[in-house]
Amino acid sequence: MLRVFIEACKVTANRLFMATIKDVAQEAGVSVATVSRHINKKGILRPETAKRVEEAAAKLAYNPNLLARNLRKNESRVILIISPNVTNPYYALIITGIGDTFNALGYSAVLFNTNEDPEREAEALKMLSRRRADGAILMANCCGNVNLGKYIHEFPIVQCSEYDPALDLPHVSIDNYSASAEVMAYLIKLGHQRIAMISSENNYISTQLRAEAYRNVLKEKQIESPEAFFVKASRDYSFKSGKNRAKELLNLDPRPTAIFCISDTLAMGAIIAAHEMGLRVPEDLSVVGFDDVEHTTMLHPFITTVAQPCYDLGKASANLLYQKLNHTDDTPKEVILEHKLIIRESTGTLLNVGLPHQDQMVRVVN
Amino acid sequence: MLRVFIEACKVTANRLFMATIKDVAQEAGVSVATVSRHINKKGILRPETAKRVEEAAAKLAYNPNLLARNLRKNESRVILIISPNVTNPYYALIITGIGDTFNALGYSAVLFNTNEDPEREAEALKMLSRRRADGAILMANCCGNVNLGKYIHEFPIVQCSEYDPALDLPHVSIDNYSASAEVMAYLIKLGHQRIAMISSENNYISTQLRAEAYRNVLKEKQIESPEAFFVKASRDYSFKSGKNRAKELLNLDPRPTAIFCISDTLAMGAIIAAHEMGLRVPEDLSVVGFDDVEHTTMLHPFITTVAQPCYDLGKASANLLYQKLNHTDDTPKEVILEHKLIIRESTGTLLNVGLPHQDQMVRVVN
DNA sequence: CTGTTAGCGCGTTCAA
DNA sequence: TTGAACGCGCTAACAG
Repeated sequence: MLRVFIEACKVTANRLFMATIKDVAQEAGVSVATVSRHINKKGILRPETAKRVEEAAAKLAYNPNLLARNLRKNESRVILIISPNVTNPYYALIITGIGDTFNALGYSAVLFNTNEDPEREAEALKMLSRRRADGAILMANCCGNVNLGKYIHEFPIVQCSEYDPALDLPHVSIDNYSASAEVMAYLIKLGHQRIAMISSENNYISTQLRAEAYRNVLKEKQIESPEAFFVKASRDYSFKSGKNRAKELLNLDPRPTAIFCISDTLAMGAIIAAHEMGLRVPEDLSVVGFDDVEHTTMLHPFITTVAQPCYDLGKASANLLYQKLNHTDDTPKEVILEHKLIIRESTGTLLNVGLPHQDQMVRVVN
Repeated sequence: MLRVFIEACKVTANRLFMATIKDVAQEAGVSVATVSRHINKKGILRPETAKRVEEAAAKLAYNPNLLARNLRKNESRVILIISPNVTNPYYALIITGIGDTFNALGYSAVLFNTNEDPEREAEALKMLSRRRADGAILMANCCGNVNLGKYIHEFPIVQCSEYDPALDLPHVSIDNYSASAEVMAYLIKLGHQRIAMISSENNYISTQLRAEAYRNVLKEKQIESPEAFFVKASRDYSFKSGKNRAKELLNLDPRPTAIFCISDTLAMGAIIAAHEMGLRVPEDLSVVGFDDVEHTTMLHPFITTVAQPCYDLGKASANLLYQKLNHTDDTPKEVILEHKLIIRESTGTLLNVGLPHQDQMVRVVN
């Protein structure tokens, strides 16, 4: 027995020898089938046999070779997370939610950054055919990616946060239209009539729906709004482009009294732009953001925004994918999570002159 | 031939049939070995044979099963990225660097968030013994993790950014000591004598080295510094704790004229604290940050900071691990990348009263 | 240049 | 309750 242990520690190549199921079987004096059964808790062994197997496994520091198990069972127990950019904290939170959920389920998550490059996306998806992964979660697929079509009917794929309505894929997100409509209703209730939107050049479904609600609510309330009040910031919602677009907006005559930004970073830019132009927020201008993941409570005024349950978005897509993986065929086509309009300091009633004036351009947090 | 194709599209279970190397061989009328050779470009086939193989593979939409290949070659072509928190943009950038590099090398990267939980870390490392991964990059290991010892001599592991000097593992980082010393020299050259440091409660090697340099430079320059000038912010360098610590510092009598923060978020907090207390930056107080990944150029004053090459840090650790994977035994034990002190607006000469006073508490970016 | 064959380590029949 | 034998799909000897 000792000899076996010593052998087990012998270096092969430049790496230590790793015990296989065969070694364990030999050490325990049983067959590999018995070891396998015990490890996978299939069938019951005689207590004595079980003990012998366990001791042998412990002695040899046995770990099942997943490569072999996966080949045998024809599954990789790996899922793909395909995201445009981990650096974005919004995606980072979703990814954490996905990872935590799948790890608890015994899966590993492979991360692919596409950088919005369709070729990178195609490369990632190819891992499905190569059996490197059992399924994938797509965060913001390159719309019109011709490659995607080949995979969607063949592999379990779920879209998270953004999705292509033309694709027949299940997705999880918030109700962007309602959220946007809520913001508009709120601003109008505050007395605002000249409401601008800083949207984005990207073509995400969230962007489209938020814009749609913006226009529709205005129409419903019979508020005429100049086309110049609808502007588009950079694809990635950069702080700088938010500031620049806001400045253009505020130079208009008449200028908007409220700006609805489709991201917090944009909203931060808008607030800074306003300050720079001598306008007070919210006294002279109301600003609303979206997401509630960045900068919202760093400087005063704290930003009014729509909070998205990012972590749960990731969790929900993970669970949805897990269902598909297990051929639970009644998986929903769509999972909508609750958003929440969080009213903070960057919005107020129009011409709210009664309140004391803040001398500090940007107030600071206590 | 057509029959084969139709067969290939037949659904098995609820998923499409996927061609194996055997199917391709059959379709092309050659042996599996020939197909394998062609795919792996080992040995040369007769042009005609090669063509037949290629056509067969194309017709059957063949993709090699990595599970099988990996089992055969006893490698997973997967590496682990073990990080405390992807949400931190500093780590996110490093992760992107690692991922890009390894993807180009034909590897996939599995991401494990440990949340600084030793158990999660241990679980991640276990994937090495289970042959789910060939190696790992550790971003900030839970110091004193007893489990780690079992793996470091058995598997290729590299530490990135943070490292445990007691562990015999290669690592890549910047020269934190020199960087910190440079900042101190710079501040002293500016005329500052009362220099405080906002460090962190965490026990990272970077934190230790930066503190060490802070103290040593002070000693070398024979500058007496009260112990109260050295304070510790939260483990995660939160904005809020930076602001609170700075306030305490600025309430001291005499107060520091410069604060060296070991992260940009902390520096941002310090600047806001100063403004709140009616102090101008840099006229009344100089502030230095570290990392150059967040908030440094969002609001004026733009923050003077030490830039770390995060993406390259990731890239370098990936290359280092790749070398270890290939048994290149002359791999360096340590890779130090260049940092850079970036002087912006938050630092200035002491008592710089000649310059015009900024009325705005926080100036804004053009 | 090509084919035959033997495993990689495991899970799973089918018998006993 | 246990064991023998097979095969997942692939690569690498070896033989021709």
